Amino acid sequence: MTPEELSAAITACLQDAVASGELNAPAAAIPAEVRVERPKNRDHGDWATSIALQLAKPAGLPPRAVAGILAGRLSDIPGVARVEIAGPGFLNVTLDAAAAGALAKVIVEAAEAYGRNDALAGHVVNMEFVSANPTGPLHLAHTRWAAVGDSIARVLSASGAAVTKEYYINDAGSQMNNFGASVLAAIKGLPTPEGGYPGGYIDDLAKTVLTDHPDIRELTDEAALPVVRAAAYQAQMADIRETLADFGVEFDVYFSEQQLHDGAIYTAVERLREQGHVFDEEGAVWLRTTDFGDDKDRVLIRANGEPTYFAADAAYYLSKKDRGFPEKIYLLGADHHGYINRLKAIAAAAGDDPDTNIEVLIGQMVSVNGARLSKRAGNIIELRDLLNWLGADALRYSLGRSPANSPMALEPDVLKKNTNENPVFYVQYAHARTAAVARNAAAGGVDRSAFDAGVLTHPTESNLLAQLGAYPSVVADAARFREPHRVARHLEVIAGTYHRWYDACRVTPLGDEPVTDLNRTRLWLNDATGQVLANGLGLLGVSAPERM
RNA sequence: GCGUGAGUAGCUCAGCAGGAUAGAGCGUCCCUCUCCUAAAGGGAAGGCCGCGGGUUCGAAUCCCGCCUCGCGCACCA
Repeated sequence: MTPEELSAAITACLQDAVASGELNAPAAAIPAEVRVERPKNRDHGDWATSIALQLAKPAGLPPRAVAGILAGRLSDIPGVARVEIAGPGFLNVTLDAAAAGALAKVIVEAAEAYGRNDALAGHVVNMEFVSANPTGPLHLAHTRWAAVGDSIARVLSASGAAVTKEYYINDAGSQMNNFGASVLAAIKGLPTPEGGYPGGYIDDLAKTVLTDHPDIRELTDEAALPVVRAAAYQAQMADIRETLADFGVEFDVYFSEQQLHDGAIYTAVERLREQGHVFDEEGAVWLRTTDFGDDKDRVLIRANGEPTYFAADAAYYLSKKDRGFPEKIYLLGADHHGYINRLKAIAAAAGDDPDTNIEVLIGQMVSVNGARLSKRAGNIIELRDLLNWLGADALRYSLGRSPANSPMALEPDVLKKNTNENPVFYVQYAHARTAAVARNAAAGGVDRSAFDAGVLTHPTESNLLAQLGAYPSVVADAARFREPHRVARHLEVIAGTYHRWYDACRVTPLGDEPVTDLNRTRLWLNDATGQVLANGLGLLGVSAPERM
């Protein structure tokens, strides 16, 4: 029995108690779903609910009396061995071993599908993240957004949403000219121009461009700049895409800002004007974002006729809307949190609901060994170097296991360790161990030809089954709250629970002992655990090794 | 000043749609392998959950105020 099934059964008991008139409470007080929790203390049963405490006041009864009304019905649920009323009115449910253990077979048979759910079925989402400027390589901050954004997309998909992963390329504006001019200067052996981009990668791009355009030096600067700019841009984007691919991140759409400048921006401004939120002042065209909670109104078209970056944002938002995405998620860095209100204002001005059609997630910065990284400090670390140094698994896992909106410290030395101290190792090791146990079982003549859930009676087996059973709801919560770190943390719990089970319960019998159905049934549990660990690691974009 | 994120064990951090005795890893101190991965596991010690109010059967969690730290407040991109 899964926690969801138990929850549904308890909900039915509650509805029955209300329908029978035994429990009188206003309909509004009756939850659509009664949540069950795994108690920390084993004396409190396998699953517990505080529903009686919540209903006591609306029902006008002492909590323990409400619990008493429900307890009898709960006892009749098939698979429930015992129901106890504890403390102020908790209902503690103990399952019989066969009902709890059946889950192992369910998981093995569901395989990759275990954990997938339909909590977000029908949601069509545009998930934008990374969107790093194409004027240089990806660095550590982008790395976090890449890891978190991709995992958010994966848990959303696992929960039934239709997700499109999108990268917005800021390839318009003066920065691209500065970028092109920097590469051109490098080609000519000149110093970095004023406002240009320094760095060794510029020299590398110069070499690449020179290889493809050997005659470039013979052109005038005016003629060469557009060629160099375009070629360097292509090379840089290729590098970004390749690096992301090596990081396990693939985008469905790379959206170029430049394409908005052919008219879409002006069309967007006119559409917003028709909605009544645009005005002209001091020669510029403004969006009245203050109507929607922004601090000040924002300029769309400057007095000199040039559109602002914000105007492109507006056109881009409308593009997402026109392309059929009711839900638009933006994952931005902490230095962009001031953009939340104006992005929401765009949504509202476009006639959308800023509470449901747009969602702006803010990710905090990453420090390395306690040091903050910044361009000014000159200690930027590139994603490519991080990959070479630590590997994609350690990077993705460590960046994915913390909530994106809390600052985190990366400790490279720890990530190279093969001990409990390194969480990615801990979880991957547990998976590898399930594989090793399965290999030994095969060699020892243990197979899955029998399954008798009733024999899984050891406390560590009950714990392991409970944690495996909680996995689908963890995935659903991770999707609902856009917090994939919940999956990582739960995998760590499963890994620990598995290691304890492994120490207490053998799958393959010792020496000359015969193979029994207990051994065979435990193999199902072992394989179920490996499956859940692999599924969870997959959501985080981390591999599940068979051996370590 | 305004906005925004953070403050939980010695360290790095979970927990925050309110629940029973506050969690993990590391570090410290004990303990467990002739047999599936000891790359693991068990136990001990270690907490005014930043401070002060409030809400209620119950607050680390929700509300208000304050303190400290990070980040941001362009007709830049």
